[in-house]
Amino acid sequence: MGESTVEDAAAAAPKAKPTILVPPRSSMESFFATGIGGLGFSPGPMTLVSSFFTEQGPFSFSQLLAGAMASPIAQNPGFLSADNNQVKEENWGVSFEDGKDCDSVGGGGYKRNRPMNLVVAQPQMQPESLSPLFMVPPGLSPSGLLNSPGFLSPLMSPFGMSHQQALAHVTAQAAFSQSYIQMQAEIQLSSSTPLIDNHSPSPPNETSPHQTSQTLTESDIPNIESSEISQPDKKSSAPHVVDKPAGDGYNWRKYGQKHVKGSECPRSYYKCTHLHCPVKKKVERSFDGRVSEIVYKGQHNHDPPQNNNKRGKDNSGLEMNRSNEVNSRTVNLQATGQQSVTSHINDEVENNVIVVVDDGDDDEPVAKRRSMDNVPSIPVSSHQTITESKIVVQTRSEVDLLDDGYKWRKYGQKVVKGNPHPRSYYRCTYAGCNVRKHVERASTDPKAVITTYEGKHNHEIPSGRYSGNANVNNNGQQLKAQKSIVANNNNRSEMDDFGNEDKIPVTLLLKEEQIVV
DNA sequence: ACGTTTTGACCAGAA
DNA sequence: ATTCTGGTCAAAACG
Repeated sequence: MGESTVEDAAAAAPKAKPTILVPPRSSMESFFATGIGGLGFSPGPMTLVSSFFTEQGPFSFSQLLAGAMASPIAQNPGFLSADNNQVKEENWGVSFEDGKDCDSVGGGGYKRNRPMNLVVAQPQMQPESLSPLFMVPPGLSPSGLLNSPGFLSPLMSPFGMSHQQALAHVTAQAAFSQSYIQMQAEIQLSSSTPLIDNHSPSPPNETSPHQTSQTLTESDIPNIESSEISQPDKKSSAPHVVDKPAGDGYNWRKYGQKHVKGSECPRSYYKCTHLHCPVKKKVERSFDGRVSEIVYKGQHNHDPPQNNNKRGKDNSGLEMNRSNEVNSRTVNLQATGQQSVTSHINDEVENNVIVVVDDGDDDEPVAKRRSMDNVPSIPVSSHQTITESKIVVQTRSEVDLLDDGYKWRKYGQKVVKGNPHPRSYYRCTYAGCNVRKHVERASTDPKAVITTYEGKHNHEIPSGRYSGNANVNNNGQQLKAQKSIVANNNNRSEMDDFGNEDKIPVTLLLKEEQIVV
């Protein structure tokens, strides 16, 4: 192309080993530094994580988990579930053709079946107060975000959690939350029936008694408008209510879409619309319109637009800052609008969700990942884990979690600090299968469950046993992720002794204590 | 008129 | 050298 100079040079340059790019002070650094009592945040990725923990104390992992479970992600049963897919389909009236449903929801087929009205649940909110769903209110302090109980949700404390895992988890949560925001917006926008009170555990297709619904025009929901929202029938919707990958406070312009190999559904390419902002992102949707993968590239060189409704005000041009992009080929989560993400978590719905970080590098030696425990340096491999994060969000009912088709034998249980409910440990009973899972319940809501799987089943689901969500253990992505999350902890061998509380590894306790500070 | 999406074509790197 | 693939461009269409 005519303008293929610097960008092409960057693309053509040998791919440098990924390094974590520290966001400029104006963004990520200030985000943390100012919010953590003026913490002198030094631009090191592990500093990010370690500071995150040490300055936020007293936090134990259990407490963090409890907080996570109290978070919006953790306590909205069915919100993102496969079951919910049905809800979405029904509410949208999406007609899937020949099972080729990608176009109907996620790709170019938006034009079909788009709901005429935007119906948004409004639990004691004025329309404008919906905006924190999609962007950070100007007055929201970073400390508030960080103190948000939902900001972290370490899933695997009984297995131990390396710094790498912690970092990856923070990363995952940020990225996940974007898709979460988007998905919520999808549900809200697509539903022709009143939606749930976000703080209600009811499924989204159930109306809670105290909720109200309101049909909103585009102008009523400026931030929704700029959200990444699947809208099946663009033609019948309000003007400019289009598929946009925001939800993070930034404005995005779609510049391409490809059907990538190995994926059933198209991948969309977006650029930040801000002048000279080099940030791009790829969004890949699963068959049902959910965001299955978001990959960011570059760093925003500006603050999120204060008012997304004024689209184009900061959009005087799309020309990329090529030289900037050269320096920002690496994904950086600062670009994801993490602030909005976290604020959203803090404020919004409760859910049962499993967030999976898939590093996309299944062959990477576990030992490499384990090296993350040796702070402060982050191995390249770990950054690959982070930068290529693939977020898989799964939600299911407690029943589904506990009955995933496989037979499990409980071999341990432990009550952890900050959570009155025990977390339970299970092994797959199939001969030769060493898959384990542990089930944690939130301190605030025993129905909120996080299940973490370790390993991969080497057998089929026992005949006649399978009753629930096919994603539970048949999802290859999840399996990979299960491994990536759990199998790389240093305390794996210690798990064998978890059946006896008295044998809880000292090192694990130390890890928690180190975090408590 | 303007901003955005759509989508086929093009480009470049990898296999 | 060829093919494959992912990423980007840009004209057309849309609202």
